[in-house]
Amino acid sequence: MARFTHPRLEDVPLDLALHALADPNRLEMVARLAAAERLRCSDAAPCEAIPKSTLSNHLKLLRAAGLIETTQAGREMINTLRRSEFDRRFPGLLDAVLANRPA
Amino acid sequence: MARFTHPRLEDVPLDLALHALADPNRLEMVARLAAAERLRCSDAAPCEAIPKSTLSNHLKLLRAAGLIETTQAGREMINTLRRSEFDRRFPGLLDAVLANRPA
DNA sequence: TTCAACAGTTCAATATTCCCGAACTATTAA
DNA sequence: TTAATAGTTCGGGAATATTGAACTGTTGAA
Repeated sequence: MARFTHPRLEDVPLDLALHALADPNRLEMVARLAAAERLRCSDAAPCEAIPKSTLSNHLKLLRAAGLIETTQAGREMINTLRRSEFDRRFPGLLDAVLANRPA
Repeated sequence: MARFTHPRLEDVPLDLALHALADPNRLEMVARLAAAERLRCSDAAPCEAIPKSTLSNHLKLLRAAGLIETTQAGREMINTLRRSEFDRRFPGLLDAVLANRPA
């Protein structure tokens, strides 16, 4: 099964990071990861209704934006927020976005 | 000639605001407006090469995101950043984004 | 007054990106 | 083995973005 590639944060452009956050579903996923530390893909999903392939795509985009790390554990994929690295790369950005997230 | 519609900031969703900022050209335009107060469309352009119709579209999107206000002055359109309103709606967001903008 | 130039918008066609069903891969439990 | 689970990848239709060409309004000059 695919092994994921995680970019170095210094290689992530701001546009890409903002683009990743500029989607309600992905932002909800990031918020869940910010609250939960470790989440399987299906548990990171923003809602029940979202198709698996769409979810997988969102997670891929979040990885490319340096926001999450995914590791395999048995047949599950465990996702975590790369919070400290992301904060070092874009100080204050994630805080500001999460703080302004709709309820 | 068209008269522009400017949304109330409370009607602007976070996604839309982030999407507007998640583009290098638009972000550059916002940065210029943040530095200059009042700018004609062509002076707000991120570079020489960008076509007029594309520029016009970017400005429309920035208007829809509540980031700028456009008023007519003779045959020119004058754009200004709706800084204080935007900051009230999304505290800290624009600062964080601008601060992390590439040089 | 026309008329040409200017500043920008709108339209429509093309190009790009996104979404999601279907097929696939890998791992585990029976 | 086999069936179930957890997710990825592929491909095609839907939605967005880009941009050249035509258009609208405004101004200054003949």
